[in-house]
Amino acid sequence: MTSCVGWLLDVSIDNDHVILWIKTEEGQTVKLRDPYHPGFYILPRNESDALRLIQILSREEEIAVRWEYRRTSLFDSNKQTRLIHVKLRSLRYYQSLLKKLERDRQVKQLYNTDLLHVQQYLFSKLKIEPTSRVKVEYNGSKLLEISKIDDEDDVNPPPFSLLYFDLRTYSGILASDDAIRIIKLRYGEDDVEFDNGEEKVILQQFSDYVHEKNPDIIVCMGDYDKGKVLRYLFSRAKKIGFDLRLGRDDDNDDTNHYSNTLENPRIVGRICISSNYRKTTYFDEFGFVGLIERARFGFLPLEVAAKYSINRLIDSRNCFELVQKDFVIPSKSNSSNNHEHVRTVEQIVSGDKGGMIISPQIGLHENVLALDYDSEYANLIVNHNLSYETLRLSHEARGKVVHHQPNKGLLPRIVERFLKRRVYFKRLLKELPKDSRESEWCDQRVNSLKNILVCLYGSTGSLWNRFGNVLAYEEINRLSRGVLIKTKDIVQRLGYELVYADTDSVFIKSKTGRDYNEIINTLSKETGLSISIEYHYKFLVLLPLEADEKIEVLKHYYGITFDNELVVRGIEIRRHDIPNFIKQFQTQLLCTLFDCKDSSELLTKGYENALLLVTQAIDTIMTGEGLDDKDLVISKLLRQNIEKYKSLFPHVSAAIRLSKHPLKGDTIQYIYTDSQHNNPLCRVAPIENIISESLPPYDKEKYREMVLDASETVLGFFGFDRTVYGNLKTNNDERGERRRKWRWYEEILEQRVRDIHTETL
DNA sequence: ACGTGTAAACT
DNA sequence: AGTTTACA
Repeated sequence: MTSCVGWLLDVSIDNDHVILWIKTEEGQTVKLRDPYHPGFYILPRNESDALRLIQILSREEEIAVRWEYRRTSLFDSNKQTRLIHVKLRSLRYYQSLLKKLERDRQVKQLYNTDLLHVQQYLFSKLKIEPTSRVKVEYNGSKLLEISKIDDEDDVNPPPFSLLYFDLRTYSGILASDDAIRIIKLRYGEDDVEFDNGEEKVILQQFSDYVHEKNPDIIVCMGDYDKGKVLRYLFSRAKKIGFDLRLGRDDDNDDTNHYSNTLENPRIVGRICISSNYRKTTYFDEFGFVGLIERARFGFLPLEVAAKYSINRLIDSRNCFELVQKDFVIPSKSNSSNNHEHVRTVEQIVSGDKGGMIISPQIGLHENVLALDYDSEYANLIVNHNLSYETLRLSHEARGKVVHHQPNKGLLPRIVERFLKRRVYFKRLLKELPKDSRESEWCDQRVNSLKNILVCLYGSTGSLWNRFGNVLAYEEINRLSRGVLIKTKDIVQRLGYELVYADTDSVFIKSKTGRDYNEIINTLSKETGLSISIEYHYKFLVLLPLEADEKIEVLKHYYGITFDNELVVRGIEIRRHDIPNFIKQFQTQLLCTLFDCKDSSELLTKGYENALLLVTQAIDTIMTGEGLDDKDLVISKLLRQNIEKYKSLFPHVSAAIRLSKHPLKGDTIQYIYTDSQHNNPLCRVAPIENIISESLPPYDKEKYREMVLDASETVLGFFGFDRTVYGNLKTNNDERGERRRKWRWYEEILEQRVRDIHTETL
């Protein structure tokens, strides 16, 4: 017997065994097996059907059946129902048995059939989150004993090693006919490229590198999802007769046999995840440590956690918690979730209002304090026990919402645990030295947990949430509005002026300089929520909506704090799809405007200097001096495959004109060359590699308009008049012209669609 | 398949 | 004027 301490790298199912990979403290990897017997529950239609079912099922050698009492209803958690538990010896007959029972009229409902096998094993048997620190005892490859070593307070992630991987073909698409052009790898400080033409050599170098570095995790970069990359890689290797082996036990053939089929490629013993744009991975946004948080929250293996959408991640946590409390999981297809409540239109209208906004007092303000409630929604869920099962419509009281809460609900239990965890890391972050590895990890944990908490709230009202309950969602919103109203009253009672408020933040101002501690203490005492200072503005400008000056818009302001930090919401600087030149210009504009000691100076000297800057920026655009293409380039994400677009948006036109085949998820970079051109394809030019030799001819008018737009959003309030800067595009009546344009446009589009079709074939 | 709101460009 | 897309 051997024992070791390490981290749970991966858990997966291989026919009748669970495979566990442990990364030991010494840096070794250990592969262990544990028997797995899949199971599920049957609710029979009636007693005689039950007996018949048991009789039939127990005849099979592969199947063991027995009665078990389990909770079936989240709403009635005290009720235990007698169910038939079916346990199979192996996975071999699992699917066919399930199919048969789904059609069987003696079966009223099946439970736990929606869970992945790995979830079944993790929730019911192992009860240790993947990535946890563990102590294991084993004999050969047989797992004898495993226990969790508590590492919940550790910022350091498990010492898993990562290999970043990127692949390009000549054509840009991943069809097995296309040859591999280049493989790029990054491992620690190491950055390598294999691109010397001969494909077999590239693959050999790649395979050698993987075996030499022996990474635990392979991150597929680029625009494809990992399944596609691996499928391509293995099918391409097969096609050119290269035996590509990247796994950890390639000589041990029995596992490869099952896991590395071309339909569902896996690399044995390593985690393979993709880091593409899709919201489903979050790898870029929250980093590797953020992914660890997700895996632990979802109680899922890393690979699954990386692939799962937030909805499925939350569902997995919900199911884990429920399984611990002897619940069984209804299948999604026939689970009557809480959306079936039929309500009248009035009930919906009165219930469903999101966060509340108190209109901003448009214009320039001095000395404004911005206060934010910390994780308001999460705290409301915990404080008021708002859960999927605690809110329902009362039939007696004709559709009134009642809050029924005998015990702490499922949602508050989960939210509380991860809220505490986030608070812990947030405190720790303040103590850690800036720019240290630890602080970066801590930051990733904090951000990932924040995202999870926000989504826990958001998904309560989601149709796709198995346990979702709109009533809970609406109740959270209702309470948050109540908090804001209370806040407004307190602020005004204490003699402050409220200039703006939006869901969980308030902007307040007092004419005399005073200590703000009083209001912070009063607010947290009277609302039961913790509130903190977000910014203390020297100057703050609240903006009106451009389209209609009477309707104020939310999250649309800019200011500068007493620490000289610019804060900007909702205007051009914040957007990704705005050229750098415009962003830089607007930033400079704000700095110039705010470089004043008080508001009267700002309104005169500050504003005049800003106007000067506008003139300069327009000059730069018109002459092109000192500009290069990266200043003018606009980046936009291609959200769908090019064939799907019905309209030729600028970025779509640019994508079509790209030399390589554009794919969904690509970031398209382009500049405007002639924004008024009849043919949408001629309006823009794609920029393929940012540092080109010369600045291409660009649409000066268009970029000047952008400068003026950016100036207007910032200076509009101060009386900025764009017409001073020369002729606006006048509405020359070109009606006939327009009609002609349209017809032409349609022809191009059709032609383009045909071209694309032939290209992809 | 977390929610809602808004602007810009296309039809 | 209404719809689609992307972003916050």
